Amino acid sequence: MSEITEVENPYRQIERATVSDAIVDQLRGLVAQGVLKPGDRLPSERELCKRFGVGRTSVREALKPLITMGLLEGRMGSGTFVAAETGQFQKSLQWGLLSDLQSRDDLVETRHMLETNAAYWAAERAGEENLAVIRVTLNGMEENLGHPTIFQKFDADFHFEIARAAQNRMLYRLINVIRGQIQTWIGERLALTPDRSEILARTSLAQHRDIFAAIEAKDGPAARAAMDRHIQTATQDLAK
Amino acid sequence: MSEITEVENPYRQIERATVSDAIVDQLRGLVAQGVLKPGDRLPSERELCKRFGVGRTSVREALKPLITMGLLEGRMGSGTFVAAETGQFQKSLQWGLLSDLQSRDDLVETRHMLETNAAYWAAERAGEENLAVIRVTLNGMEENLGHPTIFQKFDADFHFEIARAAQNRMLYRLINVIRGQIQTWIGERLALTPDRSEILARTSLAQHRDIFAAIEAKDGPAARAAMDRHIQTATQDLAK
DNA sequence: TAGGCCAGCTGGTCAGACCAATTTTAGAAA
DNA sequence: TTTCTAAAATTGGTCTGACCAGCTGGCCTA
Repeated sequence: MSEITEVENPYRQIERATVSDAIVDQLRGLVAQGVLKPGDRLPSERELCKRFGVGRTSVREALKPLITMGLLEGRMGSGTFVAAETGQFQKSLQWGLLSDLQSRDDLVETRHMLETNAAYWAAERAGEENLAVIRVTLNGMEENLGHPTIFQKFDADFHFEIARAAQNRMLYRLINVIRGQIQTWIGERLALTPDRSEILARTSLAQHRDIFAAIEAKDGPAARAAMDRHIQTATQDLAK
Repeated sequence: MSEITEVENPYRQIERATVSDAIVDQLRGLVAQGVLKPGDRLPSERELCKRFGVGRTSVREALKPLITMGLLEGRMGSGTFVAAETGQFQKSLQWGLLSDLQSRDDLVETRHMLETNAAYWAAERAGEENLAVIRVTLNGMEENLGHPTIFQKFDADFHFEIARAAQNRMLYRLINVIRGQIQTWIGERLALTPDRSEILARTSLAQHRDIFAAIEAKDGPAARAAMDRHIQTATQDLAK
């Protein structure tokens, strides 16, 4: 039966049949290579038609998916632009992970996994510059214990910076998208119980300090444990 | 400064400015609700034009992103179909996670995180039917120690079934897409060192048995540890 | 009955026109 | 000269109608 191993499919995938897909690949490549940078304006559709030597339909059908995916951004009357880097993956990940989300538990659980691991790796790899930025977010939280909206902003930044310090782009993107979703819930929650917010903020700040201390000490397991406690607390507050 | 908290944006997001986006939402909803099931054929583009009361351009610009995203599948001359469920998220996740992947380490590391957690949760939640399916994949591996391609198939299924048993759809999808990528590397690897494959397979099988034993015993930490060892071994084999 | 051929579907592409938002420009007013 | 405004040019969004290229199914021959 070892013939089966020989059946290494000799049939190569049919190459790009459609014009628009070819354009998609080309544009995607230009953005990936950095020829087109975030904020850059693409040539107008009519111009692209001439350059690619195709009809406007094909150009537009290539741009459309890239826009939907969040890689580009179309502004009527003004042009098509390369989206900011953070937004480039956000949308496609939202599509894949959140579009038909049925269970909040899945999301909370996944978040727990992502953030505890991020804390662990951040402790292992954070450089001085990472620590400095995280410190800033801690100060920001401390100075805004009474201002839920601002506090929450620094809170979010704290977690983002830890994710960045973990030096894993994939992990960073995943945390980005999932936290974006959770953020909206937090917003609703805060609006409901504004009186308790300062108490929650104090607890939260203390836990953030624990996490940071562990990261600063380059103690991965401790950082993971501290983040674990924090997420559990936060989840419970959110659920109540 | 507490006014800032009052600045709860009173501006609602502008409703769908573009026609095609509205159609995208509608079609996405129909698929999500199950009105359109995988494999179903959509009405022809001309027909959709009449039903939505819009031009064909708009219909096509709505279908295009959904096709690129993997939710639909266009077959020239035959029609547009709803894609198989597993493929629906695969593509959009690939876009978001793998499209500009620069470092294999990121992927290997993320995989490690996902699979160890999947093993843990599988141990906590796997039902009898989950265990039965996993058992089948173990037998499949045992019977095909000398047939790398088939062995690898059962190997992959083993991990997929554990991911399924973890009962977290988000985790399942992530493992799906990342493993899909890694699978290609494994394929290249096997082609290079066919002689050692049976030795590797025996080691692999033993480790899989450990993992399964822990899951069967509903011992989460043990399952995580066993998966940890397995992934580390597999990663090293792959790296050499 | 078996095989092949053709008409009529389908999606893919093109061209040209018009709309609506935006930017640019040119002219009028200060 | 400067400033403000209104028209013109530019850009993405939509519509129409036409044609091409695959696919399907049924009819028709051998």
